[in-house]
Amino acid sequence: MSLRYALLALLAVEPMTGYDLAKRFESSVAFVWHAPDSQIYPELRKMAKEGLLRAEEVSWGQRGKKTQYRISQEGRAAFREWMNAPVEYSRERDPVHLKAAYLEWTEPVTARKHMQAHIDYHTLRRDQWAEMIAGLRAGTNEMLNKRLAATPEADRRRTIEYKIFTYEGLIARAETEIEWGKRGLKLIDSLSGPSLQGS
Amino acid sequence: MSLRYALLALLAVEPMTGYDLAKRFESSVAFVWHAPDSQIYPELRKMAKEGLLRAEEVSWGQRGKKTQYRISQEGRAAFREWMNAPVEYSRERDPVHLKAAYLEWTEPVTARKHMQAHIDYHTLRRDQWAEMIAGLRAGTNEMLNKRLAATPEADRRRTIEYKIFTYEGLIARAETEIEWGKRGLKLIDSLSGPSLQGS
DNA sequence: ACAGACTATCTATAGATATAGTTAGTTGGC
DNA sequence: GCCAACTAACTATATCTATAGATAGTCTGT
Repeated sequence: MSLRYALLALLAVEPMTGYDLAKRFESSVAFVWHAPDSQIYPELRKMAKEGLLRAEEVSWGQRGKKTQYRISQEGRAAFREWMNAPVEYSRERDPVHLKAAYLEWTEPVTARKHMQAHIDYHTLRRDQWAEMIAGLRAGTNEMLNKRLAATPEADRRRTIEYKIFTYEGLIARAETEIEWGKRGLKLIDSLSGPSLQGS
Repeated sequence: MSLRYALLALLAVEPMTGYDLAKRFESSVAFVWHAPDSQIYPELRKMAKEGLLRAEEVSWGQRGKKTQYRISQEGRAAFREWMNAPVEYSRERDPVHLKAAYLEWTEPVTARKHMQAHIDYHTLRRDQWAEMIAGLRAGTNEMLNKRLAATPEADRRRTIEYKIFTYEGLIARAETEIEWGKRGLKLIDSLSGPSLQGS
């Protein structure tokens, strides 16, 4: 399970509340990992109990208060340990390709719609990631700037480059999917006879 | 949830027992969908109760018996309906890229190991899929042959082509990942200084 | 002073998934 | 006749995940 490590990665930059983290999960990290708040809050409490985080009550307004979580030495050690451990590749689970394998069950029009949706989905993702990279390069990414501020000079370049490299991988993947989708459209047309081409 | 549709797709070819299906899930379909028997058996019972399958007791040896599931008309309709519905793209959840984004936490040697593992993993997958395609083209894929036997002549070509197309998509994806891994290795070397290159 | 938007947290529930068993019959080889 | 490998099916448990909604305080503008 990677949720806790995604949380540790964010908390390594600065202390945050569950709410802050949930918001981050909707924006930046969301491209790589998603989690709803109902999963984040319990996980944070669990991690605090295990000593990976320290919970700090912070007052907010007159009566309000919130819990801020700060990563502990154990937390940093746990994250570093996870970083050093090999990735566990989970078993395949791919609805898109499952469906693609049985496209002969559908009308060409529907098959085309599936492929077009695939292309649209990954085009959107690709553009979002490209924007992300632009922000990283331009130095306008807030999270990265905070991270860099707490990073020794010698490691800054690596920190930036690895982030960009990650998003470039996601872009490459999206582009492969787009290409596959386009090939799919062509295949559908060629199989449904020339009379229907371009429909 | 796609498990039931993966089951319906297999049962559309011929009736099978839970055991047969679990085995298929370890081999052919495993490239696209994985499920352990402890998930398959309950799902089959549920589907039978909902009328998508008919359960048939088959005797096996002297005392043994097994339950064979046969797809019903409702089952076929449900599968076709699912095939016509757009794919629901689930939220991102990608441990590999999550880890890649924080590679600066590790030593170059470890970072290289991660990348090499990624390359190895996808090389293996790519080769398996290539073999799959070879089998589809050569007509030695047992499952496909059974499927074709029950398919009207006019639809056979599409059935084969869509299968091949699916696996070609998986191959393309694997190759993108391999390329990304190789770029990662180069990046790690260039960031860790020329003295360590090639180590 | 109040509405509306936002911040903050928590709960409940259902369903999905992984892991690790248990039980029992069958088949084939030695 | 027995063992090993295989077939068949089921159970238990823990964790993960999604969806939805409940509660309550804060902040901003009118």
